[in-house]
Amino acid sequence: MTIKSRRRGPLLENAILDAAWAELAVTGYEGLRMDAVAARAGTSKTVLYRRWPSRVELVLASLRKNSAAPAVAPDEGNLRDDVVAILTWLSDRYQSFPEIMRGIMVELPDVEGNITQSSVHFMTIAMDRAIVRGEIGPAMPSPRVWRVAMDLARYEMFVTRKPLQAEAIAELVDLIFMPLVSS
Amino acid sequence: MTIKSRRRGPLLENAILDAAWAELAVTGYEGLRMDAVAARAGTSKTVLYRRWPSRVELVLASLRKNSAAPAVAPDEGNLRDDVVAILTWLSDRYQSFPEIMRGIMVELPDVEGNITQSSVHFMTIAMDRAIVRGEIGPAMPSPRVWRVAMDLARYEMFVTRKPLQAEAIAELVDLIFMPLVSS
DNA sequence: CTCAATAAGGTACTTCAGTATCTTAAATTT
DNA sequence: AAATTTAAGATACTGAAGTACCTTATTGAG
Repeated sequence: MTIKSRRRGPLLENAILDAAWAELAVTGYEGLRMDAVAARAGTSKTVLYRRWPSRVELVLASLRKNSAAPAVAPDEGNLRDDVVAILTWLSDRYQSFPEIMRGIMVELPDVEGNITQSSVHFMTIAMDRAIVRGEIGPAMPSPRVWRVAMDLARYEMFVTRKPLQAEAIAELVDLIFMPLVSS
Repeated sequence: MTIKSRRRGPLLENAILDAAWAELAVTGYEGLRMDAVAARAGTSKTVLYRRWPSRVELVLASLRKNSAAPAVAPDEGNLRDDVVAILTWLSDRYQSFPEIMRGIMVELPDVEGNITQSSVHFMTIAMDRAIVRGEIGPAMPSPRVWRVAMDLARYEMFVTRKPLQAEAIAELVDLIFMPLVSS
């Protein structure tokens, strides 16, 4: 009783991405097996590798499909709380898929282009707003300065393999980020 | 003409660590094959795994044997230059074995215990000296603050997969570290 | 010196990412 | 509607980490 129908194109692609997502929920990133994804999607590994060159790329595609970044930057009315909100979002996102994010950071050549985009975008918006409000001086500080909280947050999550606690976020913002941008 | 002699204990162990070091020089971390190390050491994989539970542990042991941290903390006479020296050392060390350090960061559960020790040690010495000199206030700042330059340096090397340029080090120190500890 | 305990060396195995190759269904072209 | 092109699906393979298990050289205790 072989079913002879063959899905193609986006239909098949979506089925695979959903299968990967379901597998991720069960096994996490480390435990994800390409064979298992193929089996769940009712296809074979060959088909996966025709679309994505590696496991991490497939996982990333699945993540993109299933967990989009929020459309708008947080707007709490002041820079400090905007940055807390950005880091909290970052950490929550990481909380949901800590292994996935770690795997992507590790295996993808271009972390900057694949992982940091949204938070960089949100940070620049928050900084612009703060400048307009007059909260900080009129000149945009060096990227190293305005990225500092994000980068430290990501480093800490990477090393500890855990999401950030609220106190950690508060310390990053109040002991490091705010003093630097306010000076 | 089989040689029947069997090395044991430290003699064998050193031979393996040296073989691993030689392989690393040829292949880098990613390319290092356990079989190749075993072959070069004139033994077999089983013996390696009896001593080290994984490739990364063997590599780390080899790194420890072959590339010790400097015995004394840099002492440039002022905090700024001490921190530049520490970061420069960190980056040079990374320059020699970028892949190795990355592999260790990725695969070892305890980065803090295995990678950051020396630089943490040097940083606390530099901070203590600065306090004694009166360069900064008498209270030791939060670890998050005095670790900031090191952590950012390591994050940047991890993401870019390259050692830090001198300007990057200067920026980390002059735009971030010094303003925070001097305030 | 003999014998038991330890650990070295060898071989074969398992697992999984990624590749190669072939067959055939489905879409496309004429 | 037949021919051609595209890509899905199946199966088998390669390469490497790590494991299992067995044989035997070396150590060292009596």
